[in-house]
Amino acid sequence: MNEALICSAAEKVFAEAGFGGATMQLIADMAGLPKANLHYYFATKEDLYRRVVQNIFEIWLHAAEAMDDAPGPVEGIGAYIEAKMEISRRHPDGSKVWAYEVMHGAPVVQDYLETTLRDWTTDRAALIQRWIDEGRMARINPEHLLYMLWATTQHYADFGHQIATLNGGPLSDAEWQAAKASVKAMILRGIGALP
Amino acid sequence: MNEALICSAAEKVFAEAGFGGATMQLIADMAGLPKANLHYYFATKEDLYRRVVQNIFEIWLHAAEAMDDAPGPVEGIGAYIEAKMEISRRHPDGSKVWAYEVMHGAPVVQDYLETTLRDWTTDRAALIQRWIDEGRMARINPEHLLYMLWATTQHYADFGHQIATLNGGPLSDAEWQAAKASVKAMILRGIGALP
DNA sequence: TCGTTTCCTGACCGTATGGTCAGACCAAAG
DNA sequence: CTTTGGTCTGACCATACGGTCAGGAAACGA
Repeated sequence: MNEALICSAAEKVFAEAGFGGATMQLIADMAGLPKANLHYYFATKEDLYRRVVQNIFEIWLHAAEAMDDAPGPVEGIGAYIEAKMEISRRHPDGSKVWAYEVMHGAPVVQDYLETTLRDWTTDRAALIQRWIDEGRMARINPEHLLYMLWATTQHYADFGHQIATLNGGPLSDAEWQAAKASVKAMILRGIGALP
Repeated sequence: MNEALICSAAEKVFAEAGFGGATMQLIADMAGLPKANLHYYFATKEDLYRRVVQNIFEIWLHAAEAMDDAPGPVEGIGAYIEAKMEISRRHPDGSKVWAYEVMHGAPVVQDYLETTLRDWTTDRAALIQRWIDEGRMARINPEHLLYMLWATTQHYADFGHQIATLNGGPLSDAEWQAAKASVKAMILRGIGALP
């Protein structure tokens, strides 16, 4: 209960200031709790940070399910783009914390990268390779396609401020739909899954 | 001379730790200078940070020239991808600092986003629109294409650690070439500039 | 050689931060 | 009512940080 409240406040503060720039006092204020109370639930700032990053990783992996048991790349990759764009829209702070963590060498989730994410990537690359071998899409490199999917979708969260500035304000609902459609169209055509 | 040395050290430290996590002492050690000397050249940590971000923005804008005076999208966008991938490869720290800055709301370069970058984007979007109207590429949204270009190319710097982990080590020369080729192929086909 | 300007630095300072702790509070069990 | 266990908190502490400053070296033109 309070734990979730703290995590939520911490996510926002870590996203806005990074690990080093965030202070326990800021997080406490954001959660409306005294600072000492935070240390009752999380012994150290690092513990709290680790928890926030792990929460995001869970959500992040969850989007994978959209890709599995799809008949082909148009449905599978289309749904994955849809899911990841939706995460960027609904959890921009989480995405930023994840970006921050990886950008700085993944000090607390290195083991996740080496195990869970590696397995995930291997499996999906194999799935994509199967689609290629079945002639459902062009002979592209599956790993680089995955990187492109991550990069493009997460960009709308991580660089949302830049996009909003260029757009003259945050993306509206309609503009989000247009963004999703644009990304899907360009990528699906790019991998030869659409004419 | 010393100024450039400090900037170079600061870029690395800011990339590794973010603004809040970086300390003047760390930067000084990295540069091999006493901390007080940094304050002779840069009054405050913010001044130094601002300088580092501006340096990167310059390099970043420079890559635009690759796109101009190209006969069509294959050459223009192809060259732009090439240039930006090369920047990701050679200036990964700079790219990370830029990402950090924008992710946190662009506190020191907001005006650049609103003026220089906005103009840049408008001009390039118009160029792309011209190519579309001339039937040289598909009717995609120019802004979202630009976002995709930025996202995909910078991902190789900002998330280089993740890619290296999944790849079982940093990308070799050949792997960088393959990455460039993959990105170019997928994007150019995605915008209908290649069969 | 001298004067002057620029460059450099060790020692220092006020402040803010992460973390601690003794004890208050409180609901529920006995 | 008393005990007990978990929950909470104001006050406190050691440390590390950004920044200052008085003065020492170097560079340099006259």
